[in-house]
Amino acid sequence: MDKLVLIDGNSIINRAFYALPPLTSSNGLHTNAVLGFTTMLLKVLEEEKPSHVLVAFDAGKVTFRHEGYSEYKGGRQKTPPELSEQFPLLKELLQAFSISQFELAGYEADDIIGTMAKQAEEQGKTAIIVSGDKDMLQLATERVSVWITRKGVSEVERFTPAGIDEKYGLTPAQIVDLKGLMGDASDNIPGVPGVGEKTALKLLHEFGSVENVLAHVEEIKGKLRENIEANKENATMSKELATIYREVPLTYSLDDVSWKGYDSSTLAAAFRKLEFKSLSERLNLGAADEAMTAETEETATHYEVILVDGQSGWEALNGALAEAEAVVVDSAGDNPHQSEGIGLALAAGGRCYVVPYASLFAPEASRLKEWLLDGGAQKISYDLHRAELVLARSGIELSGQSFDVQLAAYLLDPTEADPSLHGLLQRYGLAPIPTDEAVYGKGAKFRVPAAGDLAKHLAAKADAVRRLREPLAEQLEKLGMHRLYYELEQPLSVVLAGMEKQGIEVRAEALKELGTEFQRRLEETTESIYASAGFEFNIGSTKQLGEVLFERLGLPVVKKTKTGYSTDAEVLEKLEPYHEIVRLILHYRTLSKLQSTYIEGLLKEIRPESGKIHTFYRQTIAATGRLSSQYPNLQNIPIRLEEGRQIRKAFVPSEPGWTIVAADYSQIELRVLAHISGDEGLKEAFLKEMDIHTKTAMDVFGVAADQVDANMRRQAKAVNFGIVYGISDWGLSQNLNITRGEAAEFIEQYFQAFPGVRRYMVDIVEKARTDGYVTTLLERRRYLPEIRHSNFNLRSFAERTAMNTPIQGTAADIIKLAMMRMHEELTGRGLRSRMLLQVHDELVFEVPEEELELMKRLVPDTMKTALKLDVPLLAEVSVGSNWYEAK
DNA sequence: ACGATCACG
DNA sequence: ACGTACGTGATCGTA
Repeated sequence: MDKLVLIDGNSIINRAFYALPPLTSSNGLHTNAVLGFTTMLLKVLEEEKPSHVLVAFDAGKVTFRHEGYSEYKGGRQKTPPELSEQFPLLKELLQAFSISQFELAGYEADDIIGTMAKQAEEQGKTAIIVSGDKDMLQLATERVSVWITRKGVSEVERFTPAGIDEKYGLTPAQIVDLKGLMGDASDNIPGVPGVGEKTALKLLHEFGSVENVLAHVEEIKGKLRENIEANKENATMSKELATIYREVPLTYSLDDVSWKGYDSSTLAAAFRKLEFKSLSERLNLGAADEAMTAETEETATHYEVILVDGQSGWEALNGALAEAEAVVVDSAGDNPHQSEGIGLALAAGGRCYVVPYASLFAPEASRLKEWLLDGGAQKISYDLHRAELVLARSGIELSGQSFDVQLAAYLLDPTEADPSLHGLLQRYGLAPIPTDEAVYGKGAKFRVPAAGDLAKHLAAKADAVRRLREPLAEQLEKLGMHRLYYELEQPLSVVLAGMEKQGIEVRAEALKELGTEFQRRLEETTESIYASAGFEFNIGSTKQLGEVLFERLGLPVVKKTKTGYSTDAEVLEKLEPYHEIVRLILHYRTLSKLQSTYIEGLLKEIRPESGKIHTFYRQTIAATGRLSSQYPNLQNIPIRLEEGRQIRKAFVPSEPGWTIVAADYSQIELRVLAHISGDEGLKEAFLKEMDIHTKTAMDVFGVAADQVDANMRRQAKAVNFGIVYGISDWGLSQNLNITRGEAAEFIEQYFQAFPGVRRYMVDIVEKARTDGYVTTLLERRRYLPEIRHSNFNLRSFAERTAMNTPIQGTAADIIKLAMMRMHEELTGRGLRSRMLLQVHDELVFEVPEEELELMKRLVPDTMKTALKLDVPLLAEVSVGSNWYEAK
């Protein structure tokens, strides 16, 4: 759906000029109005994500309005030079935003906007008009809303026809009548003397229009009547002046104002010129700015593509290995444990050498393989982790991983929408390369192109990595993330690849047996459901299920989704008392989830040759710094319910006589919270190793330890969860099935008991608002642009994220440190034990008999001491012949 | 391709 | 008044 944003340029820049304190750049230019304008512009762009944007300006001095009324706008002071000098700056900046700007001799901005809005309306599009002038309200319709600035430009009031009715009791068309009666001092529209907004509204509520007021003037009493009678013509003329002309002969159309976003480097340059540092940071343009500076000095990128397909090619490549600047490996498919290699490219000394994957197995490739294996030869790439796995499956080892532009870019902004090389180049203002999709196609259309085209693309990618390395490395340095990258994330990626290559043995037989049982009960339950309903239907279809429950069986509708009835577990639990079928459906859901995701799903992932499952940990996905796991996800294997937990019995050691050792952090997030908030009560609770939920219950309910019953502890536990998630009374009330007021009461009690936590929550949100980002203990960073958003929902979400991310992210930092330490311990001590899995607060190992006693101490000790906090960390270890038993 | 649902921390 | 708990991935049905 197309959405236009139409901005009244003169109005907004004027507002901004008078609202903001004077501000000059180092060369003496005034910039406050441009800054205010830009703030407003970004607000509307971020909030509305328009497809079309236009800024309209008044043109010159004389408009058609002056023809009839020479005093029009006569009362206005001359534009001060401090403002006029900002118009060219603004226009230049709008160009940098790639936003269209129009003006037309003889017309004002609002006429252009009125005309455009009308066109938009006729074409079924929606529009938002932004102005400081309430006259604009006359343009509001169902499709056209109007934003009017309040308090300068920092806030806006959004008007729809309904909103105008609510506030003024008028239709949009009556706005001109309002102006006709009350006038507008700033435009020197006289109106009727003595009639302000209140009187004008009263008159219009009674008579409806200027004309009708004049026609019924004898019904009005006293001084007011005299004033109106004496100013009949003024009123009529004022109404005309206030009427926006909507038939401006525009020579451009809506298509001419379409907007596809701005180019980061262009905008970065414009901001730099204006010295808008905070805006640049807010949009995270710092890197683009730097990169661009570097790029212009370095001039354009030139390299020669060499497709290695013969003796001379290999010789050239071998000779260039010593000066390699980047190497990339492409493969087909998302799962690196299955995808086929496509080719390898090496950027070195102004050349890019491209080796089709099959050629890696030619005898001539031996020197290249030695180089790949050489830990002393630094590898700079994009997604080294994936490359290592792909190569490993072909028997080619990779060492010397030194810099990964994907991983670096993730640390610089973990929420970046497009982490592809193409996207990174764009973000850092470097010369673009084609997307993988453009070269390979996607989905069923995936094709490896002919050698020449493939070489070109791989070469471009290697060169792109070469160009990205320095700006990214510099930015890591600048943001204080040097150690996080080089000492933790980069080496961790190699450890992860090792764990994935190792894999974990999963007994297919055990899964199949369990699956047979699930299948039997699934069929049984299906029959019962059909019998209970009286007919058959697809239970897995939420659409059909909704119809059955809420239409045919007449159960009450608890909640709706945007596509129909909600039938999730929360809803079904509420419906259980009404009909026996509900319980059966819940049971069916549980079983079918287990069967399809965990029995059939996992069976498909067991490699027949080894009997193992090799997951793929993704290090650049989660915004908080956590890992994620794919193909399959081994971080969500059932545990909470006994029937699902059985699945874990299939996860076994891969060597006879070995044992599974699992260790998990106890309450790591609340311990992190105790540390970063510094709350004395919380710290003391952990120093004394109290049961934290019981302790919370004691403080929230104001009772002694022995008076805390199971229900109080359960509620306190939910409060603790809420605190970690970024508390809201609504969220807590949902979780505990209590009223919002009761939840608010719990939260208040909690904060009184743990005032340091309240201080943390307030401070971190404030800090996020000031800085635009939050950080973890290890300086991992997450930007929260929406924390300044005017939309309540988006802003609230950002605030909760500001509270949660330092907690969850620091916990992620800690277990990553522990993993590095464990890896060092295992290799350093020459142990045979292997680290296999990470599940956010848990590490799973397989351990030979003779190392069992050592590992039972070493793993929890290493985890506990991974990072020193003001409270102790606790890790609990357990042992078993499979993952189920190690609990 | 996307929403709904549900598995985990 | 606003209406969501934080972070993920896999599967299924439907558009």
